[in-house]
Amino acid sequence: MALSAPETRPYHHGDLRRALVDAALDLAERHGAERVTLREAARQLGVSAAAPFRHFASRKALMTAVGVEANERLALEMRRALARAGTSPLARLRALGRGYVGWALRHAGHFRIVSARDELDVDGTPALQAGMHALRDLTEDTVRAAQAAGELRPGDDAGRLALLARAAAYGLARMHHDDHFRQWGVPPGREAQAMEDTLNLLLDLMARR
Amino acid sequence: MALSAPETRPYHHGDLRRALVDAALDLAERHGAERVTLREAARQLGVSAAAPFRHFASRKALMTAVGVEANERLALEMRRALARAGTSPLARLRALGRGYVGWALRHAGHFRIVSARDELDVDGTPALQAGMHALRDLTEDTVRAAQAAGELRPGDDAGRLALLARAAAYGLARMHHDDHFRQWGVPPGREAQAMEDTLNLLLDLMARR
DNA sequence: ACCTGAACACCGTTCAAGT
DNA sequence: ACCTGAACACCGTTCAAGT
Repeated sequence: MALSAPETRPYHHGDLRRALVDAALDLAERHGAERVTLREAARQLGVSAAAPFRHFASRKALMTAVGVEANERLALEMRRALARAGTSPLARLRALGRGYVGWALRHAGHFRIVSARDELDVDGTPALQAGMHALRDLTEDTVRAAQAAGELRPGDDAGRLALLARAAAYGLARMHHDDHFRQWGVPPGREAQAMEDTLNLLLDLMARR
Repeated sequence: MALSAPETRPYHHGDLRRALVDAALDLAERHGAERVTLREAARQLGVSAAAPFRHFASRKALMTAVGVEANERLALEMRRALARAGTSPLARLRALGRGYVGWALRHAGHFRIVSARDELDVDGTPALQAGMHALRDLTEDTVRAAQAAGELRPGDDAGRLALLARAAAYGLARMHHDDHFRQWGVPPGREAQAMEDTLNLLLDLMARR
């Protein structure tokens, strides 16, 4: 944000690459991912429109760096949610879902980038693939733990259950992001509650009874 | 597509408004919603870049007209799926889900427009709101019918069940659209099957047992 | 090694002018 | 009433030239 360097801006920027990623993260959060612009980021940092191309081959390359960072933050949030959740396997599953939709709610611009992915080069970025894969493993491991503890309906495939849980969480998060809830009878301001209730309903259906 | 008018193009286009919507629907399907361009649509129709503005106030207005059409097609598909489904309440619910994700699969560009909605002016377009609301009612009515027939677990709120079902279907359709399935262990070419299996798992969980 | 300035090919949008 | 031509303010991207 503020410059740590002296008042007179030198010819070389301190760490333009890092500054561009930060500026893009900020623009995505404030104006939406689609409206992140290389020229605007460059403007904010006081460099020319061509300067970003010294550090990123294209707009997509910058957005991919932003996506890597955003995905790390999401992963951190979900790990924190798990850490706070205690030991009950169902509670841990619930915490994971809440963590996911909660982060999506509070960081709409970043969520848009890592979920829609149309601005990312996933295939060319192993770090991104690994990060996204780790999130899947987190979900699947938590499902397996609940199964092992005998808290889920027996006989279901863990991968399928995890996929269903993820689809529901992603669906809810995106329904909110894409403003579907008004059409679906969720009163304004109650979106978080509705998402939590809906995830709880799914967990209830998944639980042994 | 082909011109019904004589070879010599007259000064006035026959029905430029309609032709622009068709061209945009076509571009959305072929190149993706984000890359629909007023200038490209105009070019294909042999009119100037300014001509579209006689019929649409902005790019968003054109995309909204496209969205109205796409939503009608989705609704038609889902009604057809219901009509083919017979009388079993659970089979009808399943048909609705399959119809939704199937259409999303086959018409990715149009699905993108009506689902992400970021290119649409929903608030200013009652026809669009009504069409989207009708889809919700279709889902909720089908859930209620299954409840009334005693085929679902008793005691659950129909609105919540419908929202869960929609979130799962939307989540799956968008996971596919946004290419999440590779990370989630779904082999290429098996996406449709995985989506159907996952929806069936949800239905199974929802069913009385 | 890193950045600027000017240019190019695109956009959406406006507006005076044509038919 | 409907469309064109030229313009404007934006983009992403390239490239020669500067420090």
